[in-house]
Amino acid sequence: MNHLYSKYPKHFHAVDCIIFGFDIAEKELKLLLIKRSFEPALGEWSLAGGFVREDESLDDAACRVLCTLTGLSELYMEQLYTYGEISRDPGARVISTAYFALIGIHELDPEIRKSNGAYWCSLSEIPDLIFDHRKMVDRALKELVEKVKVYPVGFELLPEKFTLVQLQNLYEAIYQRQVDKRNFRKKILSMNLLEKQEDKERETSKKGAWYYRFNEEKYKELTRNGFFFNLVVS
Amino acid sequence: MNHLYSKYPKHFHAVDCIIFGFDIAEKELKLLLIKRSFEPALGEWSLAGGFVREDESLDDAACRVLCTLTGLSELYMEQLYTYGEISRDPGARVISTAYFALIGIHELDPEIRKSNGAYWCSLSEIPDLIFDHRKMVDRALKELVEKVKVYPVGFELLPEKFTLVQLQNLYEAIYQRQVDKRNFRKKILSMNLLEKQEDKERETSKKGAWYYRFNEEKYKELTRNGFFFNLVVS
DNA sequence: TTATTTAAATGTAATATATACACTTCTAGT
DNA sequence: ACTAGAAGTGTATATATTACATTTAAATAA
Repeated sequence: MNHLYSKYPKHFHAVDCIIFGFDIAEKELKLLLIKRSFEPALGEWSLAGGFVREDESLDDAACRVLCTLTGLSELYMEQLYTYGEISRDPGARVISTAYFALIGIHELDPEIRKSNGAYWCSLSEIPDLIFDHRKMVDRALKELVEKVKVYPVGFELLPEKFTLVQLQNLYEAIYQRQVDKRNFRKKILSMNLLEKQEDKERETSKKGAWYYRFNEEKYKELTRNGFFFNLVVS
Repeated sequence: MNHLYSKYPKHFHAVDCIIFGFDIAEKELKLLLIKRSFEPALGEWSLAGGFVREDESLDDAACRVLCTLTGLSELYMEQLYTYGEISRDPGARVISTAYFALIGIHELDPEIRKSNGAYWCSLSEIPDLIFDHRKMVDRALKELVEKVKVYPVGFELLPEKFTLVQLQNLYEAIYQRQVDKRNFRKKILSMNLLEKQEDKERETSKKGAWYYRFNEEKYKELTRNGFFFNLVVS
């Protein structure tokens, strides 16, 4: 007997990862891009991607791609959208599921990065990307803006310890607009999710800025009690 | 020469549609479910689905499934999520992209519905569904709640002309809680998106309730000028 | 030691938005 | 003309958001 589904066609399935990082010094969001080392589109810029294997789920495939590229596991990652246009890949029909990931730039070893042909690219200077990767990036950016408004995912882009100035710079980079310093601090501090540390960041000012740490457990507890994170500010 | 991608595996790819309707009389959200007429899981309840063909995009496949089932085109539909667990379908590995659709119950011809083995099912009485379809429904419900808060998509579930009471009933069904009548009306009317008609709905009360119509053009125009729809009410 | 410089830190008043809440109106049917 | 039942309406209070300018801390230079 034929297999139940044998009359239906099969398709290649890829995953592509939109990987964001935040450059604290330059106060800029960055995107991790790959200089392709294989056909088609050899030498062109693309997102990190790979084909889904028979023995792995979609999520596993995305993790594998991300992990192979960065040497990091346990990153923040989320499925974004699946692109299924017939001719999106000129090589063959490939359906691709895009994932977006947030990583601390400092966590990614530059040696590993270089050896994989990956480069951090400012959002304002994204080169032409292959296929529909630009569409993926644009969708991911929109999603990022919406996410950081109501979920505390921005912290994934910062080191464990960060200053309020850095956090505000991050939000300004994502929102692409200035936000009011006092209102921003008032709002984030009123949520009681940040723990003030006993040391200061002393690189960027004489006075120094207090380090804070995001308390994940507190967030989870508050959430169970109906709390909603919100960092929409003027 | 082998094809570029020939070393990679291919996969079956399905689409599944979560189709919501709103029963005005019963003030209840409903889900369109299929009694399966084929293996595997013959006789069990499932979402409307189908395999993606070689000559159609994912979106096209979802439209085809929806159109075949309902006889309707031009429905509100949106990609929801792609489910890629290896063993989600016991018949074979099938990756499935879920779409959610909103339709006016009144628009669906009962004859067409029945002939396709489809039934409207109250949200409170969803039977066991095959595979991971219940997960899909749950995700779609969450998405629906978030969507109607900030986009005027609820109107897709109502006829062209509807009363404010009906609109409020719809929101109450989606939010699964009561909302304040005066605040609800104040808020929706203050957006200037509804046009009061000259006739009344006279089935449910002696007094009759004015019909309104959603003005799509006005919405688009306001949106261009930075307006944001918002119908979060107490 | 004092003055200067630079970024960090802080509070309040005004405005806008969200909420809580109960009675009146309309009309078909008796 | 009375009744019944759903539609329709407004205001006061509380909460959240916004706008905005000075002081503090500490290193460095005078």
